[in-house]
Amino acid sequence: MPLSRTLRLLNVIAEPNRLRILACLSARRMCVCELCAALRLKQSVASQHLRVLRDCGLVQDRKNGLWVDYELSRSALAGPSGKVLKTLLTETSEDDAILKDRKAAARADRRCLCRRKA
Amino acid sequence: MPLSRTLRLLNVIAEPNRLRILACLSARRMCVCELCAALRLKQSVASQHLRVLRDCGLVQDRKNGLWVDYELSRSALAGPSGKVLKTLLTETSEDDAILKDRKAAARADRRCLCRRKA
DNA sequence: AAATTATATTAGTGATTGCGCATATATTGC
DNA sequence: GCAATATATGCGCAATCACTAATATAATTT
Repeated sequence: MPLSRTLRLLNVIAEPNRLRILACLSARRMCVCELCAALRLKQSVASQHLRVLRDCGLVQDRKNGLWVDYELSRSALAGPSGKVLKTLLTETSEDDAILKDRKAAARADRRCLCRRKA
Repeated sequence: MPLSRTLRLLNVIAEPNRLRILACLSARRMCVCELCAALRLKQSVASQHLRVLRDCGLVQDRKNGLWVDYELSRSALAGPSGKVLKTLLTETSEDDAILKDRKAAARADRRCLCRRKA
């Protein structure tokens, strides 16, 4: 893997809120407003981070009516760079903050202002 | 591993020159002037990065006469966080820039201004 | 069509950070 | 003691970055 890409990925992942987002998305697909509710992020903050994550190929977005669903891209956990991320997500999976995020994410669909049909 | 420490490590490693230094030190112990010669870094730059690396426990320094030798700390490649770094060093080990650094590091002892006795 | 909701984007701001330069400290050899 | 070399440190600067607030766009509902 080229050094520049490696460094790019590291920088992207080294941001607290982005790592929290990735940890949530590693559990299930979520829309922006669900992420905002679960992680207590302002909408623009989440949106900006998601753009960064998408630009470097870590997440995919899929338009779904009024919402945009985000999920980990297949390449995110695959290949050489994926190994780093996978290791990282495993390492941090038992952190208190991450666990709290996961809990909030589990009930985000009920809390979130938007009431989704599907 | 706590999230804060993980993020700290990521931030430290995500800096190009610091990752280059770590890649060099993973091969052998080197003093500051050798690192400067091999990586074409100004002395103060190398010194500052080495301090950051030492502060987060990734490298150890050992005074040796006029020189200060740096090496990867034992804990750097051990434990959960060490797995991330190890994976990372493996991934980037074949990058052109890293290979060039390694070559330069191999002959740094001859090029460097300081002529070491041991 | 109008109001509402979800998302993206833009500009401005404050904080962080890596670098260059100068200087301080320490060790060695003469 | 003095000169030379190695290293560390403090300061100023420029660039990057994450956040806020405001606005734009788009889809949905009534």
